Amino acid sequence: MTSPRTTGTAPRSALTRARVLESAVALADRDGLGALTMRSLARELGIEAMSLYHHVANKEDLLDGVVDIVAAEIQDVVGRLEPLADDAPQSSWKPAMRRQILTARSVLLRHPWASTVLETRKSFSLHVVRYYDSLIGLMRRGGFSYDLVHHAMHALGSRALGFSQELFEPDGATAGSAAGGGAKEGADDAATAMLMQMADQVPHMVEMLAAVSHADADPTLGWCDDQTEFEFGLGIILDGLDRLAERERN
Amino acid sequence: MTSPRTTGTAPRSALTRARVLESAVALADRDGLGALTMRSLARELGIEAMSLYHHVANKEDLLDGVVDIVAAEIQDVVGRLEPLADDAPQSSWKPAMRRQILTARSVLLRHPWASTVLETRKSFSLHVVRYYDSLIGLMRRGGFSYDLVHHAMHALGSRALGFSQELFEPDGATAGSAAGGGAKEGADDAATAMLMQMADQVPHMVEMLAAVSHADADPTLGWCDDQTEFEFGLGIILDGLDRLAERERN
DNA sequence: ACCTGAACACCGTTCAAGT
DNA sequence: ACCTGAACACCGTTCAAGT
Repeated sequence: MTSPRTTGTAPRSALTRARVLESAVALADRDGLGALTMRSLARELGIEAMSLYHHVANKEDLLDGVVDIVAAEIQDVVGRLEPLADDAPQSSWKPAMRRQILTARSVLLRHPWASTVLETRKSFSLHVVRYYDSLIGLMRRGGFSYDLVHHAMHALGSRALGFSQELFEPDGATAGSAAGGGAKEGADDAATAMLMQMADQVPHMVEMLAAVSHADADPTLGWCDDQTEFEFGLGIILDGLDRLAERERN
Repeated sequence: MTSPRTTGTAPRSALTRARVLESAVALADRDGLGALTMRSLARELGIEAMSLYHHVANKEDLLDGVVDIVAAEIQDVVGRLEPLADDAPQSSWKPAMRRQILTARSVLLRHPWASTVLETRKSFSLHVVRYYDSLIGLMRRGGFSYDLVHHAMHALGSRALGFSQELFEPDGATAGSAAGGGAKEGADDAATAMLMQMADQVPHMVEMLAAVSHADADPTLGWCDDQTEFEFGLGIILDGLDRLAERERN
């Protein structure tokens, strides 16, 4: 729409929707999702809060746009992966899919707030759908029926995008709450202590905790390696789907 | 702490933490999570908003208490299931776990807002942990090492409690937003139409949509049976875990 | 000990007014 | 067309005051 008008010098850094959204991503990256308000975003851009409404309809629209940017980043990185060879065997759907999902995950790890926003969207981003489409394509290459593909997408759920909700927050993803600040440190220790205190009520849990936090001196809740656990869960689902696809073929 | 004081008639319906929390659950059930504010809850109880702070520390504490109530309900229902017989074979861990998780799910379906609140807790409910403990116990009965149990809990993630985040909201879980009201109806149709419009960009997606929404006349996005999909995904994970446990035994 | 009312520091957003 | 300032209707929460 920007017709070649006779502008002298371009109005230095005119506010655009793209600039607003990029700034919002940067702000969330830096200060966390809680810090992303219309007012703070405006301050970041050196304008008044109300000016934002000329580029986004409202905050929901802002968040829609912000996930779209992250999804575009995912698509970009995934697009750089070398595609499956034309003569690749059907079985290669699995490593290809694993690689693609872990690549998407690597992007989301750079935007820790994004998964929360993704979960709460009710409209969907074009880039997200295109990413899904590529996953579907991979499974088709693997010989999946569309019915199985459909089930598979549901079974993967958020894992398709590279995240899974943790049972207990590892603490630290949420930065920025400058207010209290004292409630966080030692939260893990407190949690462990709490579990120990009610050892009789959750005996298996306590035993598991002791068994898994191997010989290390500190039996904290920090023994979970997120990446390892994610890949474990993903592996189980991909293996299960592979078996079902094989059954379909015969 | 309520010592047997010489009270004439008990101060009719004194406000207690329990009554506050129960009222909060009822309010969220009726009007949705967005409607649960300190002010609206107070109005519901016929008191002033500030009076709530004598029974809960703040809103976070209120939400902690509210999930605890739901978790207690889960534990209650699960506790009524008949336990595994002493001589049950190791393999029976799987149907037992499936039954327990689906039972938990049935409770969460009665409190559609609860999963959102559960996800955002950073402290954990005693009742949730006790529920997890029983799952761990079942897997131990199945011969799992604690290491495998630990991986399993991560692999299940929120599925252990009976929910999984949907890729696209089925619309309708979020009641109460009395404001606009016009954005919802036809959202599915709009979504489908949007997908159709960009059919060239997401060809597999569109084909899947056409293939899965069988001969039925309306190719809407409403073809997903949440319960079926949940059980499918759960089945894949349980099967995968079973196989790994078997491998451990040999 | 429990409850209250006014007030504070935030939100997202509407609206009439500026250029 | 784009940006602004004041204002509105909400939040959660603090505080001093009531009984």
